[in-house]
Amino acid sequence: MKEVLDKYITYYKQLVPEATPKELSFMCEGACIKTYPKKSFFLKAGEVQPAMGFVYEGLLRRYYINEKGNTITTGFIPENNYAADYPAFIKQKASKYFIECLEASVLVELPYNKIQESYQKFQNTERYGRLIAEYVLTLQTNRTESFLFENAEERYLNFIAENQNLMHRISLTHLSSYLGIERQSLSRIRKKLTRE
Amino acid sequence: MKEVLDKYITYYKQLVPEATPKELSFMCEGACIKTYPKKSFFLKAGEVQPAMGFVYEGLLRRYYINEKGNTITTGFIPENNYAADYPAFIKQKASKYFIECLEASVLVELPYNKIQESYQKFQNTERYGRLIAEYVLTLQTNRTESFLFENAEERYLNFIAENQNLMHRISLTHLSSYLGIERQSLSRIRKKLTRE
DNA sequence: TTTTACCTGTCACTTATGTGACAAAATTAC
DNA sequence: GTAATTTTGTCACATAAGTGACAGGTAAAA
Repeated sequence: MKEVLDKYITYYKQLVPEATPKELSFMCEGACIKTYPKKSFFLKAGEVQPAMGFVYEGLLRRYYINEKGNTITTGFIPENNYAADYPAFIKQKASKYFIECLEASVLVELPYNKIQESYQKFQNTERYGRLIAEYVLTLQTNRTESFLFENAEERYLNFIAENQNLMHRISLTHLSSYLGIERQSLSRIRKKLTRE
Repeated sequence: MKEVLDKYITYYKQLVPEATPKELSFMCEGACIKTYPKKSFFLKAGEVQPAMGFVYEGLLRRYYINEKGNTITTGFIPENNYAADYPAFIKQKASKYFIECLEASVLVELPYNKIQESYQKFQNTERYGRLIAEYVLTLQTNRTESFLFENAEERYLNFIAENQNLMHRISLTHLSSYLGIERQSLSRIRKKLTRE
C-alpha cells in the first residue's frame, strides 16, 4: 500500500521536483489503488475513461478492433507508465480502445475530476500535466517517424533494442500488430535474421 | 501589424478564454513579427529552435533528410498553426528537421526564454502550453494510427478530405513523402482513382 | 490427465509498394 | 522569350508485405 503510493509520488516528483506537500497529499487522497487480474480490462471501447491509471506493477496492452475485425495493438504499458487513451481522456469522450491486462496488474487511479480540480488549485499540477503531455507527444512523434523512416525489419530491431525487458512478456502476435505488420511477416523477418 | 498580433491573441484566447490582460500584453511584448520569403528557412537541421513561430500567413513544410539521403516531409504548417519541432524545442536540443517556407510567410515568434518566464509568472500560460501539447499529441496520435489502420490509398483520400484548402498549395512530391510512400506510388494511386 | 484454445512457423500465391529510367509538362531563372 | 530546372506521369521490373491454409507446439481449462 505505502510502496504503491510511494512509487506514484516518486514519479510525480521526478517530473516536478518543486512539488509541495499540499499537492502531493491532494494527489494521494484523491487516488485509489486497484488490482486487475490477468485478461481483465482497464478500459473498453465505447467507454469514457474515468481515471488516469499509473501502473505500479504488471503489464497492459492497448488495442483497437477495426471495421474489418482486425485487432491492432497500439501500445504496451509496463510499470511506471500511465495507462490511458490520452486524446479521448482529455476530452472525456468515448474511447475506441481496449486496454487489457496481459499480466495481473496494480494501478493507482486518479479520477478526471480530481485532475481538473488540481489544475485549479495548484500551479505545479498543471505543469505536471504539461510535462506528461509533452513526454507522450515525444514518444508518439518517434513512433510516427518509425513508420516513415524505417521498414518492418528496422522497426522490429529497434523495438527489441529499446524493450529488451518486454520481449519475453509479450506474444509475437501482439508485437506484430504493434509494428504494423502481419504475424507471418514478422515470422519471416525473424527467420531471415537468424539466417544472417 | 495590429492584425497580425490580433490573430495571435485570438488563437491564445480560444484555448484560454480566462486569459488576463497582463499575460496577453506579456505575450505580445515578448513576441516579434518576422517575414520569410519563399524557400527560406524558419529552422535548419542541427540548429536549436530559438522561438515558437505562430503562422499568421503563408505555408511551411517540415522535413527530414535521412541517412540514405531521402527527403521525408513530416508536416505542413498553414496559417493559424505553430511551426515547431516540439520534442526538440521543449528540451532546447538541436533539431534534425528543416522547416522551409513553401510560400512567403509571416510569423509571430515568441522566444523560448519568454515562454519559460511566462510559465513562472502566470498560471494560464502553463495551461496554454499544456493545451497546445495535448492538441499536438492528438494530431500525432491520429497520424500514427493512419499508418497502422490505413493503406496508402486511404491515407491519401483522408488527406484530401481533411485538407482541401492545402491540396492546390503543395506538390505531389511533398505530399507523397508525407504519406510515407514514393511519388510513383502516389501517381499510381491517383491514376487508379480516376479510372474508378 | 485430457481436452481445448491459442500461439507459432511455414508454405504458396497474390497484391502493394519501391526502384530506376525516361519523356512530357509546368515552373522558374536569366 | 528562351533556357534551365523542377515536377509529374508512366513503364518494367524487383522486393516487401498481405492472405489463407495447415501442422506442430504450448499453455490454460476441465
